[in-house]
Amino acid sequence: MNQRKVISFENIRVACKSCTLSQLCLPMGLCAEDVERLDSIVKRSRPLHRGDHLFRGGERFRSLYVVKTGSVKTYAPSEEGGEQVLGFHLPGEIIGLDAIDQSCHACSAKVLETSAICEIPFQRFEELAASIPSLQHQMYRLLSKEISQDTDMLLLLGKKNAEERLAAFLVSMSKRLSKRGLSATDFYLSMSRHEIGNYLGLAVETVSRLFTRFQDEGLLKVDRKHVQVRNLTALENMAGTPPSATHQQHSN
Amino acid sequence: MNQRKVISFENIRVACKSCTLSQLCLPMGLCAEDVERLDSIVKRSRPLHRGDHLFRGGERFRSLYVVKTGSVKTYAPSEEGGEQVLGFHLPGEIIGLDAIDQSCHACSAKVLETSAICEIPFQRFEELAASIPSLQHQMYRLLSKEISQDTDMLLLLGKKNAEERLAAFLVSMSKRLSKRGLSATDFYLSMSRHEIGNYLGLAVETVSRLFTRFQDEGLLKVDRKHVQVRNLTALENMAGTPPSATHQQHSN
DNA sequence: CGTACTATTGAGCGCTCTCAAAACCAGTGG
DNA sequence: CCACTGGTTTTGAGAGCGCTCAATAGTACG
Repeated sequence: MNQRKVISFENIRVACKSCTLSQLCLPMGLCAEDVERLDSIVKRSRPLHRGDHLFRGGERFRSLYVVKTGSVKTYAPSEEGGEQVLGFHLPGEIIGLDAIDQSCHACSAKVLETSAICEIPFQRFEELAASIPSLQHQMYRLLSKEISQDTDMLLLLGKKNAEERLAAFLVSMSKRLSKRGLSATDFYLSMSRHEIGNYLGLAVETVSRLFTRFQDEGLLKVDRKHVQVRNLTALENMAGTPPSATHQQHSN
Repeated sequence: MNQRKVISFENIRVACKSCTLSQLCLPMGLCAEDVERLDSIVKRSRPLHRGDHLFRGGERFRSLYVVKTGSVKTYAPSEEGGEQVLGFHLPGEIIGLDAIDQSCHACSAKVLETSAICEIPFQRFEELAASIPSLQHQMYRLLSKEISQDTDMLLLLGKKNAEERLAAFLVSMSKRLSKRGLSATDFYLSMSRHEIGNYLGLAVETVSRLFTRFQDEGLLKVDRKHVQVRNLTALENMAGTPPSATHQQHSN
């Protein structure tokens, strides 16, 4: 319906390397004019540091956040001080979609390392999206994708054992990092073993033991937070997720 | 912005008891005219029966589905014949939101008992929503809510033990049924013990044992699929979900 | 009334958690 | 440079929750 000059995500990225849009996880086909409109409502924030919060549970929801560089974890503080890590967010990934419904953040978001984050005021975004059908559609897809990912996670927590969980986690990290142009086999984990375990529903000790075992088995080389994947295929098989779902990309 | 005569969800329900809209889980504030427009694109289907599929994994995504009466389970068929039950869907609840992104259903939806289901062709819905801001907003909220619910489920599978899981499941059923005007303390479960266990990440035997124990403890009376809750408060405490989040309703 | 399915109950085992301690690391200050 | 300190990670040993296997009981349906 909108037949104006449509450019692809990749082109946008090349054409406008430093603009926030290139960092958005909205791989959308928008015309250049609309890209600018979207870009104009995005706030760039000063760099945040380890431990800083994007928002805390209970706060009013105002904006979505997109990781430009660095990483963020979202977690739900439970009673008696414990917490459930809900996710780790890498560059290009969006945070806060779960808060639209209640207009209130149910979870907290904490920066894991020095990071650059974009803020998208939701009210303004919604108004903008109303006038750009393809943006609207991308937003639906984004929300839907979040649901799919949660679904995958449900399957992981409901059916997989410790070994499969950690393998799935590592494969996920590998894929997501490589999607951003980073190495798929050599990376640093910004989160602690404790946070990984919490996220995967495992005890710290179990995670640690598995890292050791994976290394002994030659699947990877690990030194503290530095992970080098030696046999990605084996990890994928172990994770049990048929690569079909994760591999297929959209042409937009 | 839209100051035309706005009527609440409850009013709609009274005014138009048999219309599909009253069944939609879109508790939205739409003007009467828009309600009709929405209603006009909704397809009512003949009653479906136990075992019928709304869709299967792999099929192209065309429509969202809303349960009018009865119940539906969604599940992801995994390799080697096993399956992961992803959710049970009661009257008023929507199915298929996870398929928007890939335009393809990743899971299957099977009717658990004789049910009436509304079909909402997504393409037409999206067009309609583009011209009705409040509908657009409700759609965002709906998608967002789905994410929140998945998040709750992640917490359940990641942190809760068997007892807490079944308690949470029963409380959830109770709340969702009562929201539809059905009894919060006396209901029939349309799904098997096996399906409950699968959903909660537990073995059938564990579920069965817990039902027995809950009954022995006076929390509920259970006869096969017929459940009578005797002590809802105790179940809520056991589930460990602070009722704050689930109780608060929206005024729309 | 027999068949197939679902649910319940029991016994034993294994995966993962818990508890505990040691090793390692980063930062600080003497 | 080294000792000290607080944190994280690793490693070990033991226990328990929930799974598996197996048998019985109950239910639906022809």
